[in-house]
Order: sequence, then structure tokens, then C-alpha cells
Amino acid sequence: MANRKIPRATARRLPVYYRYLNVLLNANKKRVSSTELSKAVQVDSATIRRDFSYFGELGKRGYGYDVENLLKFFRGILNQDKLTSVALVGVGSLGSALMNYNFHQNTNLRISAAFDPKKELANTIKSGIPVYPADELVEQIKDQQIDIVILTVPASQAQKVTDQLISAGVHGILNFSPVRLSVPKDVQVQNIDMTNELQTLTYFIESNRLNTKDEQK
Amino acid sequence: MANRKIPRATARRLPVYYRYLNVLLNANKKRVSSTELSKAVQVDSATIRRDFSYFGELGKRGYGYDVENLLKFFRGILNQDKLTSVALVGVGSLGSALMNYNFHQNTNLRISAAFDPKKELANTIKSGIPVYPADELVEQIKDQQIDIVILTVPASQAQKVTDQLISAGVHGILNFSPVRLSVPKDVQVQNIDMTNELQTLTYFIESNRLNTKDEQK
DNA sequence: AATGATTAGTGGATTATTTCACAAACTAAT
DNA sequence: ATTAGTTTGTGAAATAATCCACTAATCATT
Repeated sequence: MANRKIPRATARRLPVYYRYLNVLLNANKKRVSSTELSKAVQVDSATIRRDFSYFGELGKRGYGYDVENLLKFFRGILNQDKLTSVALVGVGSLGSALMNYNFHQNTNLRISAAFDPKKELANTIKSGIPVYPADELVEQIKDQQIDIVILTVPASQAQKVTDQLISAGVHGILNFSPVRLSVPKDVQVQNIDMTNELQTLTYFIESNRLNTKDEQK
Repeated sequence: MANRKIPRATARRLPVYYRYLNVLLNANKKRVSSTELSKAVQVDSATIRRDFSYFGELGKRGYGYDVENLLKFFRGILNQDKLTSVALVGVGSLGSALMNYNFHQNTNLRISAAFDPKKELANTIKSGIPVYPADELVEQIKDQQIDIVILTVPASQAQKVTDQLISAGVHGILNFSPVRLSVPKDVQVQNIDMTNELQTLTYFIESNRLNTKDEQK
């Protein structure tokens, strides 16, 4: 499968396309044009065509893209053919919320194990997910051959836990802590920092206000 | 304050710098160089210097940046001088987790009101935050002059609620739903789509595996 | 006061990403 | 068949972001 040299920006949009194609499929749409897609996902239609073209000629001129075909293709690209089990480390309030979150509804991903140092949580089942004590982290992750981890531990623990995860063979971390993790280059990290996003929002609102204010002058 | 024409990429890094400067301040560090910052936040040092330079000459050659000064400056840029109240709409499991999340610890932001249509939640106090019924949304947001909203409603409700928020005068939305909201251009949206991030992670892991595999050949 | 070490600020090269705009390919209808 | 209307795929331009590498400023030490 030709997924060499796909630009990062394109890769980040793939899940967005994938999701909307599912919506179209459920709505029994047979075909879709880049213009139509563009409206729904708010990405320029030329960008969409360019994105798709990295994977070959997926569309038909004068017609558009066949929803089912395209979806099947992206399913492969995004590894959605088989179920992927991920672990969650840190069962605090955010961790608990994510355990409740139905990732499986939209993707072939599910949380199959959780870890937390709190004794009262150890060896219980929470939202249908077994919770193991923290000292079994490396062992269980190796045993269950888990490759991806959702990290919802306090900032102070983040790097320490990360080091353990790496030693257990994990290759992907979805990091909710504000710490910039250091990892070897065969490990991928995606950061979600909600505080950052709120601050960025504040900044953009304010700068937008200033700009439009003096456009009026 | 000269915040015109700041590149988007720079703006998104500001909260990262801001947070690490706070760490330095708490550790009683008086000064910091771009190289040192670079290691901590994992942004190239030239990029950091360039980012800062958009706001003027904030450092001293041969010395670095004065932590306290720089922090004071960014505090202004990021509107951290005064408390900003935000509302949260949709008290599901994610919403509840965010209500528990202490944004105020790192930023001058706090959630001051929540909204949900479930009758049993209406007019209760949850995690110290008053929960109002959904039909008071517009009224309360206007009354409390809330400018920023965290949106944690189901996808099916997202655009409808957004339209209400806009009519109530909101200018910023932190959108946790997978829907790409349509809003007028004086309203800012930041999307956090956890499912997307997980899928992107999966994609990068897989493509990384393929690349390193055939580098070995 | 002079010297060696450090480090910001930045011109300009490089790389990445987006967008324009159009030929080529296809559809659908007559 | 022909024609009018669509819509892809893509060269090439435009825009955005990153990074190199060097100058000039400053610090610290003698």
C-alpha cells in the first residue's frame, strides 16, 4: 500500500474524511464530489483532491468519488479492518470519562485495559474495562501486546510512566498531560492539551477583535 | 499591544511557552535561553527566537530572556491578567470530567456555568458549578456575558446548540464534537476530536513501521 | 580595558502546504 | 453521435512555516 511520503497535514485530515464518508454511506449516498465534501468538512476542494491523489486516482472525472470504494480504501489506510486494543493509564476524572467514551462507535478501536495506582480501583471493572494496579503496567502491556496507550496521568508522572510504556514496547501515546514527552523516534506521540486549546482560543478571539476594530477606522 | 500578523503556528505555541515559563518561575529560575527552552518544549530554538521576535526584542544577547519579564509579557498577550469565565454545554461523561478539571490551576480561566437538558441535573451544583436547564442557555449566557463555551454535546446537537450560542453572543467555542461547526467569521472554533487523534496516531505508527522496514532493505 | 564565551535577532534558503486554474475525462441528455 | 455540463487530477504559483548560519550585542573573567 503506497503510503510513503504522505504529507503530515494530509495524514491529519484522513480521519476527518473517513468519518464523513461513513455519514454518507449511512445516508445511502452513492457518490460524492470534492466540492460537496469540501462544504461538509470545511477543507478547500482542491486540497481534498490533492490529498486523495497521493493515494492514486480514486475518483472519476465528471462523476466524483464512489462513496463505498473510497471508504473501503480509507478503511485499509487507517487500519480499520481489524480491531485495535488500546490501554488507558491514569483513571482520574478524565480517564474515567474516556473509559465511558465509545471510541468503538466510530472506529475499530477500543480500550481493553486500564491502569491506576489507587488501591481501591485495582482489580475492579469500570465501564466494562478491567483496571489493573500500576505495578502490573509493563507486564500486562507486554502480555496483551498493546501498542497504543492513552495517557491521562498527572504531569508529574507523565515522563516516568512514558519510560515504562516504552520499555513495554508501546509505539503510540495519546498524551493528555501538558508535558512534552521525550520518546525514541519509533514512538509516536499525539498531544491533546485542553488548557492550551482554551488559551489559544482566548488569544484568537482577542486578536480578531483588535483586527476588526481597526479595519473599521 | 502589537499582536497583529502573528502567524497561526506561532499563536498556537504561545500557551506552551507560557506554561513552561511558569514552571521556570516556580523553580526560581531568573533567566532562560532559547536553547534551554527548546529542549523543554521541543521546538527548534530558532523557531522560538522567531516567535518571540514578532512581539519585539524581548531578550538580551549573550544573556537570554528574563523569565519574570517574559512571563509578564505573555500574561498580557494571553489575557491572563483578568479572570475569564466560560460555560460548558453538555454534562455527559466528558463534560463532567471537564467540570472536575482544574483549568484555573494553570490559567486564569474557570467554568462558571454548565447547561444540560436532563431534568435531574437542572438547578443542581456539580463539582462546584451550577447546572442550568438547556432552555435557559441563551438567557443565562447573555446575562453572565459569557464569551467562551466548551461544547460537549452529542454530534447530532452540535450545530443546533452552536446556533443558539452565536445568537447569545458567544465568540469562542471549544468543540469536542466531531462535527465541523459553521460559524460567522467573528466566532473562533477550536476542535478537539479525540477519536481523530487516535486514528491519526494509528496511521503514523503504521506508516512509520513501513518506512523503517524498507530503510533496512 | 581586553578577551573569550554566550546568545538574541534576523536575512535568506529551504521545505511544507495551500490554492489557482485548466486540460482531460467522464456523464447525461438530446 | 454530438454536445453541454461536471468534476477530477495536477502543473505551477502563492503562501506559510521552519531552519541555517552569521552578526552584533552582552556577559563574565582576568
